Amino acid sequence: MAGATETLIKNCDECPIRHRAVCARCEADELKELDQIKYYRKFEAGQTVIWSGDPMDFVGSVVTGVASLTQTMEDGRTQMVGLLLPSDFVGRPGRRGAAYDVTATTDLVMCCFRKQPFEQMMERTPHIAHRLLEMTLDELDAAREWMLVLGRKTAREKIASLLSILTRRTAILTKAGANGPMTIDIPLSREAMADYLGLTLETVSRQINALKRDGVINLDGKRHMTVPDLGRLLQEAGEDDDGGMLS
Amino acid sequence: MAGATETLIKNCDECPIRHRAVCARCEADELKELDQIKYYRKFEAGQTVIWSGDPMDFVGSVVTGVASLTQTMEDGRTQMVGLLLPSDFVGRPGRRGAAYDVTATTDLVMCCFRKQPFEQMMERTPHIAHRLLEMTLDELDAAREWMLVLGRKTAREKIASLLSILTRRTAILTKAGANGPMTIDIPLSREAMADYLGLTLETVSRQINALKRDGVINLDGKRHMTVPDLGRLLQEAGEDDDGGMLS
DNA sequence: CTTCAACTTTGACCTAGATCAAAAAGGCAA
DNA sequence: TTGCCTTTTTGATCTAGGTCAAAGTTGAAG
Repeated sequence: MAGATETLIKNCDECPIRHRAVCARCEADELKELDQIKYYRKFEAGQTVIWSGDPMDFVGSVVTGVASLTQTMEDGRTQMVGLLLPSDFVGRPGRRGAAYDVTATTDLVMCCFRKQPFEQMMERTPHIAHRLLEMTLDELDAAREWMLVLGRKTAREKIASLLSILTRRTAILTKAGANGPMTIDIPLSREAMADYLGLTLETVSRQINALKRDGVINLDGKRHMTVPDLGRLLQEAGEDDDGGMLS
Repeated sequence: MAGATETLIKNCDECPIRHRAVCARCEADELKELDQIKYYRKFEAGQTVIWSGDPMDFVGSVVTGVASLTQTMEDGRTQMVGLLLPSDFVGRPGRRGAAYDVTATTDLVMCCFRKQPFEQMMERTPHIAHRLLEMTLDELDAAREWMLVLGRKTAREKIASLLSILTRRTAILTKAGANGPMTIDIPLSREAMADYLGLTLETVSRQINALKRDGVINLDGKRHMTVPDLGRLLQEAGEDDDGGMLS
Protein backbone atom coordinates (compact mmCIF):
# COMPACT_ATOMS: atom_id res chain seq x y z
CA MET A 1 0.00 0.00 0.00
CA ALA A 2 2.75 2.43 0.89
CA GLY A 3 3.35 3.33 -2.69
CA ALA A 4 6.66 4.88 -3.60
CA THR A 5 4.55 6.82 -6.03
CA GLU A 6 5.35 10.37 -5.14
CA THR A 7 9.10 10.36 -5.27
CA LEU A 8 10.47 12.46 -2.48
CA ILE A 9 13.36 14.38 -3.84
CA LYS A 10 14.73 16.37 -0.99
CA ASN A 11 17.53 18.75 -0.81
CA CYS A 12 19.57 18.39 2.34
CA ASP A 13 19.60 22.17 2.67
CA GLU A 14 15.93 22.22 3.42
CA CYS A 15 15.88 18.99 5.38
CA PRO A 16 14.24 19.53 8.77
CA ILE A 17 16.79 17.37 10.55
CA ARG A 18 19.84 18.59 8.69
CA HIS A 19 21.59 19.82 11.81
CA ARG A 20 20.57 17.15 14.30
CA ALA A 21 20.92 13.80 12.48
CA VAL A 22 23.99 11.63 11.80
CA CYS A 23 24.85 13.94 8.95
CA ALA A 24 24.81 17.02 11.16
CA ARG A 25 28.53 17.64 10.93
CA CYS A 26 28.97 16.77 7.28
CA GLU A 27 30.49 19.20 4.77
CA ALA A 28 28.99 19.82 1.37
CA ASP A 29 31.16 17.23 -0.33
CA GLU A 30 30.33 14.62 2.27
CA LEU A 31 26.64 15.31 1.86
CA LYS A 32 27.05 14.82 -1.84
CA GLU A 33 28.64 11.47 -1.24
CA LEU A 34 25.87 10.48 1.14
CA ASP A 35 23.38 11.55 -1.46
CA GLN A 36 24.68 8.79 -3.72
CA ILE A 37 23.67 6.07 -1.30
CA LYS A 38 20.51 7.48 0.17
CA TYR A 39 16.84 7.09 -0.57
CA TYR A 40 13.62 8.03 1.20
CA ARG A 41 11.03 5.62 2.48
CA LYS A 42 7.54 6.30 3.69
CA PHE A 43 5.51 4.20 6.08
CA GLU A 44 1.94 4.51 7.20
CA ALA A 45 1.00 4.56 10.86
CA GLY A 46 1.01 1.01 12.15
CA GLN A 47 3.28 -0.40 9.47
CA THR A 48 6.29 -2.43 10.46
CA VAL A 49 9.59 -1.00 9.26
CA ILE A 50 11.54 -4.15 10.09
CA TRP A 51 11.16 -7.25 12.21
CA SER A 52 13.63 -8.26 14.88
CA GLY A 53 16.12 -10.72 13.48
CA ASP A 54 15.53 -9.81 9.85
CA PRO A 55 18.59 -8.90 7.86
CA MET A 56 18.86 -5.17 7.47
CA ASP A 57 20.34 -3.69 4.35
CA PHE A 58 20.03 -0.08 5.40
CA VAL A 59 20.46 2.30 8.28
CA GLY A 60 18.82 5.70 8.44
CA SER A 61 17.25 8.65 10.16
CA VAL A 62 13.70 9.48 11.07
CA VAL A 63 12.85 12.63 9.10
CA THR A 64 9.24 13.16 10.14
CA GLY A 65 6.88 11.11 12.27
CA VAL A 66 7.54 8.70 15.10
CA ALA A 67 8.75 5.11 15.18
CA SER A 68 9.19 2.71 18.05
CA LEU A 69 11.61 -0.06 18.95
CA THR A 70 9.89 -2.98 20.59
CA GLN A 71 10.93 -6.21 22.22
CA THR A 72 8.53 -9.12 22.62
CA MET A 73 8.68 -12.24 24.78
CA GLU A 74 7.39 -15.61 23.57
CA ASP A 75 4.22 -15.28 25.60
CA GLY A 76 3.43 -11.93 24.04
CA ARG A 77 4.51 -9.50 26.72
CA THR A 78 6.02 -6.52 24.95
CA GLN A 79 8.18 -3.63 26.02
CA MET A 80 8.97 -0.61 23.95
CA VAL A 81 12.68 0.10 24.32
CA GLY A 82 13.00 3.20 22.22
CA LEU A 83 10.90 6.02 20.89
CA LEU A 84 12.38 7.38 17.68
CA LEU A 85 11.58 11.00 16.98
CA PRO A 86 12.77 13.10 14.04
CA SER A 87 16.57 13.01 13.67
CA ASP A 88 16.95 9.76 15.61
CA PHE A 89 19.02 7.05 14.00
CA VAL A 90 17.87 3.53 13.16
CA GLY A 91 20.12 0.52 12.77
CA ARG A 92 23.52 -0.51 13.94
CA PRO A 93 26.53 -0.33 11.67
CA GLY A 94 28.43 -3.58 11.76
CA ARG A 95 25.45 -5.72 12.65
CA ARG A 96 23.63 -7.98 10.29
CA GLY A 97 20.12 -8.33 11.61
CA ALA A 98 17.74 -5.97 13.36
CA ALA A 99 17.80 -6.37 17.14
CA TYR A 100 14.27 -5.07 17.68
CA ASP A 101 10.98 -4.69 15.91
CA VAL A 102 10.77 -1.23 14.41
CA THR A 103 7.25 0.08 13.88
CA ALA A 104 5.84 3.33 12.56
CA THR A 105 3.56 4.70 15.27
CA THR A 106 2.54 7.60 13.07
CA ASP A 107 3.02 8.20 9.37
CA LEU A 108 6.73 8.15 8.93
CA VAL A 109 9.39 9.35 6.52
CA MET A 110 12.88 7.96 6.78
CA CYS A 111 16.10 8.93 5.09
CA CYS A 112 17.83 5.61 4.48
CA PHE A 113 21.41 4.83 3.54
CA ARG A 114 22.49 1.58 1.96
CA LYS A 115 24.28 -0.20 4.72
CA GLN A 116 27.44 -1.44 3.02
CA PRO A 117 28.48 1.85 1.49
CA PHE A 118 27.45 3.73 4.61
CA GLU A 119 29.73 1.57 6.73
CA GLN A 120 32.59 2.07 4.32
CA MET A 121 32.02 5.78 4.32
CA MET A 122 31.95 5.83 8.10
CA GLU A 123 35.41 4.27 8.16
CA ARG A 124 36.92 7.22 6.41
CA THR A 125 34.62 10.04 7.52
CA PRO A 126 35.25 11.03 11.13
CA HIS A 127 32.44 13.58 10.96
CA ILE A 128 29.94 10.78 10.66
CA ALA A 129 31.52 8.34 13.10
CA HIS A 130 31.93 11.07 15.67
CA ARG A 131 28.37 12.27 15.37
CA LEU A 132 27.09 8.73 15.61
CA LEU A 133 29.06 8.16 18.79
CA GLU A 134 27.63 11.32 20.25
CA MET A 135 24.08 10.31 19.34
CA THR A 136 24.58 6.81 20.69
CA LEU A 137 25.83 8.19 24.00
CA ASP A 138 22.75 10.39 24.16
CA GLU A 139 20.52 7.42 23.51
CA LEU A 140 22.30 5.47 26.20
CA ASP A 141 21.59 8.28 28.65
CA ALA A 142 17.96 8.30 27.59
CA ALA A 143 17.73 4.54 28.04
CA ARG A 144 19.19 4.81 31.52
CA GLU A 145 16.83 7.61 32.38
CA TRP A 146 14.06 5.28 31.29
CA MET A 147 15.36 2.49 33.51
CA LEU A 148 14.66 4.71 36.49
CA VAL A 149 11.16 5.35 35.19
CA LEU A 150 10.48 1.65 34.66
CA GLY A 151 12.07 0.41 37.85
CA ARG A 152 11.07 2.94 40.45
CA LYS A 153 8.31 5.30 39.41
CA THR A 154 4.60 4.99 40.15
CA ALA A 155 2.05 4.74 37.36
CA ARG A 156 1.20 8.43 37.69
CA GLU A 157 4.85 9.44 37.60
CA LYS A 158 5.43 7.21 34.60
CA ILE A 159 2.68 8.89 32.62
CA ALA A 160 3.90 12.33 33.64
CA SER A 161 7.43 11.34 32.61
CA LEU A 162 6.31 10.29 29.15
CA LEU A 163 4.25 13.43 28.66
CA SER A 164 7.24 15.49 29.81
CA ILE A 165 9.45 13.92 27.18
CA LEU A 166 6.92 14.58 24.45
CA THR A 167 6.50 18.13 25.65
CA ARG A 168 10.20 18.83 25.73
CA ARG A 169 10.86 17.33 22.32
CA THR A 170 7.99 19.32 20.88
CA ALA A 171 9.33 22.48 22.50
CA ILE A 172 12.69 21.90 20.84
CA LEU A 173 11.22 21.27 17.40
CA THR A 174 8.82 24.17 17.70
CA LYS A 175 11.49 26.38 19.21
CA ALA A 176 8.84 27.56 21.61
CA GLY A 177 10.06 28.89 24.90
CA ALA A 178 9.16 26.64 27.81
CA ASN A 179 7.10 29.31 29.50
CA GLY A 180 3.43 29.69 28.51
CA PRO A 181 0.88 26.89 28.00
CA MET A 182 1.90 24.46 25.26
CA THR A 183 -0.17 22.33 22.94
CA ILE A 184 1.26 18.91 22.27
CA ASP A 185 0.07 16.01 20.25
CA ILE A 186 0.51 12.52 21.54
CA PRO A 187 1.82 10.28 18.78
CA LEU A 188 0.99 7.08 20.66
CA SER A 189 -2.09 5.01 21.32
CA ARG A 190 -2.89 4.13 24.93
CA GLU A 191 -1.59 0.65 24.26
CA ALA A 192 1.71 1.94 22.88
CA MET A 193 2.06 4.17 25.93
CA ALA A 194 1.45 1.16 28.14
CA ASP A 195 4.13 -0.79 26.29
CA TYR A 196 6.56 2.04 26.76
CA LEU A 197 5.80 2.46 30.44
CA GLY A 198 5.51 -1.15 31.52
CA LEU A 199 1.84 -0.70 32.41
CA THR A 200 -1.50 -1.94 31.13
CA LEU A 201 -3.56 0.25 28.85
CA GLU A 202 -6.30 0.45 31.49
CA THR A 203 -3.90 1.94 33.99
CA VAL A 204 -2.64 4.39 31.38
CA SER A 205 -6.17 5.52 30.68
CA ARG A 206 -6.99 5.93 34.37
CA GLN A 207 -3.85 7.90 35.16
CA ILE A 208 -4.18 10.21 32.18
CA ASN A 209 -7.69 11.04 33.24
CA ALA A 210 -6.53 11.54 36.81
CA LEU A 211 -3.89 14.04 35.63
CA LYS A 212 -6.61 15.78 33.66
CA ARG A 213 -8.97 15.89 36.65
CA ASP A 214 -6.16 17.36 38.73
CA GLY A 215 -5.55 20.09 36.16
CA VAL A 216 -2.01 18.98 35.31
CA ILE A 217 -2.98 18.62 31.66
CA ASN A 218 -5.97 19.44 29.50
CA LEU A 219 -7.15 17.00 26.91
CA ASP A 220 -8.74 17.95 23.66
CA GLY A 221 -9.37 14.72 21.89
CA LYS A 222 -7.40 11.64 22.79
CA ARG A 223 -4.29 12.51 20.89
CA HIS A 224 -3.98 16.16 21.81
CA MET A 225 -3.28 17.90 25.06
CA THR A 226 -2.40 21.25 26.52
CA VAL A 227 0.12 21.65 29.30
CA PRO A 228 -0.70 24.78 31.30
CA ASP A 229 2.37 24.54 33.50
CA LEU A 230 5.37 22.50 32.48
CA GLY A 231 6.94 22.86 35.91
CA ARG A 232 3.93 21.21 37.47
CA LEU A 233 4.14 18.34 35.00
CA LEU A 234 7.82 17.81 35.70
CA GLN A 235 7.10 17.82 39.38
CA GLU A 236 4.46 15.14 38.89
CA ALA A 237 7.07 13.15 36.99
CA GLY A 238 9.31 13.26 40.03
CA GLU A 239 12.14 15.00 38.23
CA ASP A 240 14.90 16.95 39.87
CA ASP A 241 13.70 20.52 39.72
CA ASP A 242 17.09 22.13 39.42
CA GLY A 243 17.35 21.53 35.71
CA GLY A 244 20.22 19.96 33.87
CA MET A 245 23.82 20.42 34.93
CA LEU A 246 25.61 18.44 32.27
CA SER A 247 27.41 19.46 29.17
CA MET B 1 42.02 4.63 53.50
CA ALA B 2 42.50 3.36 49.96
CA GLY B 3 46.18 4.13 50.02
CA ALA B 4 48.02 4.43 46.74
CA THR B 5 50.75 2.70 48.68
CA GLU B 6 51.44 -0.29 46.54
CA THR B 7 51.99 1.29 43.18
CA LEU B 8 50.45 -0.84 40.50
CA ILE B 9 52.78 -0.88 37.59
CA LYS B 10 51.14 -2.91 34.96
CA ASN B 11 52.24 -3.87 31.57
CA CYS B 12 49.45 -3.76 29.02
CA ASP B 13 50.67 -7.08 27.64
CA GLU B 14 49.61 -8.86 30.76
CA CYS B 15 46.51 -6.79 31.38
CA PRO B 16 43.48 -9.04 31.80
CA ILE B 17 41.27 -6.74 29.73
CA ARG B 18 43.80 -5.93 27.05
CA HIS B 19 41.64 -7.29 24.24
CA ARG B 20 38.19 -6.25 25.40
CA ALA B 21 38.53 -2.67 26.66
CA VAL B 22 38.62 0.66 24.77
CA CYS B 23 42.23 -0.01 23.97
CA ALA B 24 41.47 -3.40 22.42
CA ARG B 25 42.33 -2.34 18.89
CA CYS B 26 45.36 -0.22 19.71
CA GLU B 27 48.76 -0.84 18.18
CA ALA B 28 51.96 -0.85 20.22
CA ASP B 29 52.68 2.80 19.55
CA GLU B 30 49.16 3.82 20.49
CA LEU B 31 49.42 1.87 23.72
CA LYS B 32 52.62 3.68 24.47
CA GLU B 33 50.89 6.99 23.97
CA LEU B 34 48.03 5.91 26.22
CA ASP B 35 50.54 4.86 28.79
CA GLN B 36 51.64 8.48 29.11
CA ILE B 37 48.23 9.59 30.29
CA LYS B 38 47.12 6.64 32.32
CA TYR B 39 47.21 5.71 35.97
CA TYR B 40 45.64 3.04 38.12
CA ARG B 41 43.22 3.63 40.94
CA LYS B 42 41.99 1.22 43.58
CA PHE B 43 38.74 1.40 45.48
CA GLU B 44 37.44 -0.68 48.34
CA ALA B 45 34.04 -2.31 48.23
CA GLY B 46 31.44 0.29 49.05
CA GLN B 47 33.55 3.31 48.16
CA THR B 48 32.17 5.92 45.84
CA VAL B 49 34.19 6.43 42.68
CA ILE B 50 32.38 9.64 41.74
CA TRP B 51 29.15 11.43 42.55
CA SER B 52 26.60 12.38 39.96
CA GLY B 53 27.16 15.96 38.86
CA ASP B 54 30.74 16.16 40.05
CA PRO B 55 33.26 17.27 37.48
CA MET B 56 35.17 14.34 36.10
CA ASP B 57 38.76 14.71 35.07
CA PHE B 58 39.24 11.15 33.90
CA VAL B 59 37.64 8.35 31.99
CA GLY B 60 38.70 4.75 32.31
CA SER B 61 38.15 1.01 32.30
CA VAL B 62 37.27 -1.44 35.01
CA VAL B 63 40.24 -3.82 35.26
CA THR B 64 39.10 -6.06 38.10
CA GLY B 65 36.07 -5.97 40.35
CA VAL B 66 32.61 -4.59 39.82
CA ALA B 67 31.21 -1.07 39.89
CA SER B 68 27.68 0.20 39.54
CA LEU B 69 26.00 3.24 38.03
CA THR B 70 23.14 4.49 40.14
CA GLN B 71 20.46 7.13 39.85
CA THR B 72 18.65 8.50 42.89
CA MET B 73 15.43 10.49 43.24
CA GLU B 74 15.03 13.23 45.84
CA ASP B 75 12.95 10.98 48.07
CA GLY B 76 15.66 8.35 48.08
CA ARG B 77 14.35 5.82 45.61
CA THR B 78 17.31 4.50 43.70
CA GLN B 79 17.77 2.57 40.52
CA MET B 80 20.95 0.99 39.32
CA VAL B 81 21.32 1.77 35.63
CA GLY B 82 24.52 -0.05 34.85
CA LEU B 83 26.64 -2.85 36.16
CA LEU B 84 30.26 -2.35 35.19
CA LEU B 85 32.29 -5.53 34.91
CA PRO B 86 35.93 -5.87 33.90
CA SER B 87 36.65 -4.16 30.55
CA ASP B 88 33.61 -1.86 30.80
CA PHE B 89 34.20 1.83 30.23
CA VAL B 90 33.41 4.64 32.65
CA GLY B 91 32.83 8.24 31.70
CA ARG B 92 31.70 10.11 28.67
CA PRO B 93 34.17 11.92 26.48
CA GLY B 94 32.95 15.42 25.79
CA ARG B 95 30.97 15.75 28.96
CA ARG B 96 32.01 17.73 31.97
CA GLY B 97 30.28 16.15 34.93
CA ALA B 98 29.37 12.61 35.86
CA ALA B 99 25.79 11.74 34.98
CA TYR B 100 25.42 9.02 37.61
CA ASP B 101 26.81 7.95 40.93
CA VAL B 102 29.56 5.40 40.37
CA THR B 103 30.19 3.05 43.26
CA ALA B 104 32.54 0.13 43.80
CA THR B 105 30.37 -2.86 44.72
CA THR B 106 33.46 -5.02 45.25
CA ASP B 107 37.10 -4.10 45.58
CA LEU B 108 37.89 -2.41 42.33
CA VAL B 109 40.86 -1.55 40.16
CA MET B 110 40.44 0.95 37.38
CA CYS B 111 42.74 1.98 34.58
CA CYS B 112 42.13 5.72 34.25
CA PHE B 113 43.07 8.14 31.50
CA ARG B 114 43.32 11.86 32.02
CA LYS B 115 40.29 13.19 30.26
CA GLN B 116 41.66 16.09 28.24
CA PRO B 117 44.51 14.20 26.61
CA PHE B 118 42.32 11.15 26.11
CA GLU B 119 39.78 13.22 24.22
CA GLN B 120 42.47 14.75 22.07
CA MET B 121 43.92 11.36 21.36
CA MET B 122 40.50 10.04 20.43
CA GLU B 123 40.20 12.74 17.81
CA ARG B 124 43.16 11.43 15.91
CA THR B 125 43.03 7.73 16.77
CA PRO B 126 40.22 5.96 14.93
CA HIS B 127 41.08 2.69 16.69
CA ILE B 128 39.95 4.17 19.95
CA ALA B 129 36.95 6.08 18.68
CA HIS B 130 35.75 3.09 16.74
CA ARG B 131 36.11 0.70 19.65
CA LEU B 132 34.32 3.14 21.94
CA LEU B 133 31.42 3.38 19.51
CA GLU B 134 31.20 -0.38 19.40
CA MET B 135 31.22 -0.65 23.18
CA THR B 136 28.64 2.09 23.53
CA LEU B 137 26.35 0.34 21.10
CA ASP B 138 26.73 -2.85 23.12
CA GLU B 139 25.88 -1.01 26.29
CA LEU B 140 22.85 0.49 24.63
CA ASP B 141 21.69 -2.99 23.70
CA ALA B 142 22.26 -4.15 27.26
CA ALA B 143 20.30 -1.19 28.61
CA ARG B 144 17.41 -1.99 26.29
CA GLU B 145 17.49 -5.61 27.28
CA TRP B 146 17.25 -4.39 30.82
CA MET B 147 14.24 -2.22 30.02
CA LEU B 148 12.36 -5.40 29.15
CA VAL B 149 13.43 -6.93 32.44
CA LEU B 150 12.32 -3.88 34.43
CA GLY B 151 9.11 -3.25 32.56
CA ARG B 152 7.66 -6.68 31.97
CA LYS B 153 9.28 -9.45 33.95
CA THR B 154 8.07 -10.94 37.23
CA ALA B 155 10.23 -10.85 40.34
CA ARG B 156 11.34 -14.44 39.82
CA GLU B 157 12.22 -13.78 36.18
CA LYS B 158 14.11 -10.65 37.17
CA ILE B 159 16.29 -12.54 39.62
CA ALA B 160 16.89 -15.31 37.09
CA SER B 161 17.81 -12.68 34.49
CA LEU B 162 20.39 -11.09 36.76
CA LEU B 163 21.90 -14.43 37.70
CA SER B 164 22.02 -15.35 34.01
CA ILE B 165 24.00 -12.24 33.21
CA LEU B 166 26.47 -12.92 35.99
CA THR B 167 26.78 -16.51 34.87
CA ARG B 168 27.39 -15.63 31.27
CA ARG B 169 29.95 -12.96 32.05
CA THR B 170 31.76 -15.33 34.35
CA ALA B 171 31.72 -18.01 31.66
CA ILE B 172 33.36 -15.59 29.24
CA LEU B 173 36.06 -14.51 31.67
CA THR B 174 36.70 -18.07 32.82
CA LYS B 175 36.52 -19.34 29.27
CA ALA B 176 34.55 -22.25 30.66
CA GLY B 177 32.21 -23.95 28.25
CA ALA B 178 28.58 -23.37 29.06
CA ASN B 179 27.90 -27.04 29.61
CA GLY B 180 28.58 -28.51 33.06
CA PRO B 181 27.62 -27.02 36.42
CA MET B 182 29.21 -23.64 37.02
CA THR B 183 30.22 -21.90 40.20
CA ILE B 184 29.59 -18.19 40.23
CA ASP B 185 30.10 -15.54 42.80
CA ILE B 186 27.57 -12.82 43.23
CA PRO B 187 29.31 -9.47 43.52
CA LEU B 188 26.21 -7.69 44.83
CA SER B 189 24.42 -7.42 48.14
CA ARG B 190 20.71 -8.21 48.24
CA GLU B 191 20.04 -4.49 48.40
CA ALA B 192 22.17 -3.79 45.34
CA MET B 193 20.36 -6.54 43.48
CA ALA B 194 17.06 -4.97 44.47
CA ASP B 195 18.24 -1.61 43.17
CA TYR B 196 19.23 -3.17 39.90
CA LEU B 197 15.97 -5.08 39.49
CA GLY B 198 13.48 -2.48 40.67
CA LEU B 199 12.45 -4.64 43.63
CA THR B 200 12.76 -4.52 47.41
CA LEU B 201 15.48 -6.47 49.12
CA GLU B 202 12.91 -8.65 50.86
CA THR B 203 11.49 -9.76 47.54
CA VAL B 204 15.00 -10.45 46.26
CA SER B 205 15.71 -12.63 49.26
CA ARG B 206 12.47 -14.54 48.93
CA GLN B 207 12.87 -15.19 45.22
CA ILE B 208 16.47 -16.30 45.51
CA ASN B 209 15.49 -18.79 48.14
CA ALA B 210 12.57 -19.93 46.00
CA LEU B 211 14.95 -20.60 43.09
CA LYS B 212 17.14 -22.52 45.47
CA ARG B 213 14.22 -24.57 46.81
CA ASP B 214 13.26 -25.38 43.24
CA GLY B 215 16.76 -26.56 42.43
CA VAL B 216 17.45 -23.91 39.81
CA ILE B 217 20.51 -22.78 41.76
CA ASN B 218 22.48 -23.98 44.75
CA LEU B 219 23.70 -21.52 47.30
CA ASP B 220 26.85 -21.91 49.27
CA GLY B 221 27.10 -18.85 51.38
CA LYS B 222 25.23 -15.72 50.40
CA ARG B 223 27.64 -14.54 47.78
CA HIS B 224 28.33 -17.81 46.04
CA MET B 225 26.17 -20.10 43.98
CA THR B 226 26.32 -23.07 41.66
CA VAL B 227 24.22 -23.31 38.54
CA PRO B 228 23.59 -26.97 37.74
CA ASP B 229 21.84 -26.26 34.45
CA LEU B 230 22.26 -22.95 32.67
CA GLY B 231 19.45 -23.78 30.25
CA ARG B 232 17.06 -24.11 33.12
CA LEU B 233 18.15 -20.77 34.54
CA LEU B 234 17.70 -19.05 31.19
CA GLN B 235 14.27 -20.57 30.89
CA GLU B 236 13.33 -19.21 34.31
CA ALA B 237 14.54 -15.83 33.08
CA GLY B 238 12.04 -16.01 30.24
CA GLU B 239 14.69 -15.74 27.56
CA ASP B 240 14.33 -16.81 23.99
CA ASP B 241 15.78 -20.30 23.94
CA ASP B 242 17.10 -20.19 20.41
CA GLY B 243 20.26 -18.35 21.35
CA GLY B 244 21.58 -15.24 19.72
CA MET B 245 21.23 -14.51 16.07
CA LEU B 246 23.04 -11.23 15.80
CA SER B 247 26.48 -10.31 14.64
C1' DC C 1 -26.13 9.68 7.55
C1' DT C 2 -25.27 4.93 9.04
C1' DT C 3 -22.49 1.23 10.41
C1' DC C 4 -18.83 -1.21 12.07
C1' DA C 5 -14.53 -1.94 14.11
C1' DA C 6 -11.00 -0.18 16.63
C1' DC C 7 -9.87 2.45 20.50
C1' DT C 8 -10.83 4.24 25.06
C1' DT C 9 -13.03 4.62 29.40
C1' DT C 10 -15.08 2.79 33.50
C1' DG C 11 -16.18 -0.60 37.07
C1' DA C 12 -15.47 -4.61 40.22
C1' DC C 13 -12.34 -7.55 41.99
C1' DC C 14 -7.77 -9.89 42.73
C1' DT C 15 -2.81 -10.73 43.27
C1' DA C 16 2.23 -9.89 43.08
C1' DG C 17 5.08 -7.50 45.39
C1' DA C 18 5.56 -3.66 48.88
C1' DT C 19 5.67 -2.48 53.62
C1' DC C 20 6.27 -3.12 58.42
C1' DA C 21 8.30 -5.82 61.95
C1' DA C 22 11.15 -9.39 64.05
C1' DA C 23 14.25 -12.91 64.28
C1' DA C 24 18.49 -15.27 62.40
C1' DA C 25 22.96 -15.47 60.68
C1' DG C 26 27.31 -13.93 59.67
C1' DG C 27 31.57 -11.50 60.20
C1' DC C 28 35.01 -9.16 62.59
C1' DA C 29 37.25 -6.46 66.29
C1' DA C 30 38.68 -6.87 70.83
C1' DT D 1 35.30 -16.54 72.60
C1' DT D 2 32.23 -12.84 73.11
C1' DG D 3 29.65 -9.03 71.73
C1' DC D 4 28.15 -5.89 68.32
C1' DC D 5 26.78 -4.47 63.99
C1' DT D 6 25.46 -5.40 59.37
C1' DT D 7 23.16 -8.26 56.21
C1' DT D 8 19.74 -11.59 55.31
C1' DT D 9 15.72 -14.25 56.11
C1' DT D 10 11.06 -14.94 57.46
C1' DG D 11 6.35 -13.67 58.71
C1' DA D 12 2.00 -10.90 58.57
C1' DT D 13 -0.49 -7.57 56.31
C1' DC D 14 -1.58 -4.01 52.85
C1' DT D 15 -2.11 -1.79 48.32
C1' DA D 16 -0.95 -0.24 43.56
C1' DG D 17 -1.74 -1.82 39.61
C1' DG D 18 -3.26 -5.98 37.03
C1' DT D 19 -7.18 -8.70 35.22
C1' DC D 20 -11.63 -9.47 33.52
C1' DA D 21 -15.74 -7.59 31.70
C1' DA D 22 -18.78 -4.30 29.85
C1' DA D 23 -19.91 0.20 28.12
C1' DG D 24 -18.89 4.37 25.72
C1' DT D 25 -16.42 7.02 21.71
C1' DT D 26 -14.76 7.90 17.45
C1' DG D 27 -13.76 7.97 12.90
C1' DA D 28 -13.43 6.08 8.42
C1' DA D 29 -15.93 3.34 4.73
C1' DG D 30 -20.01 2.94 2.46
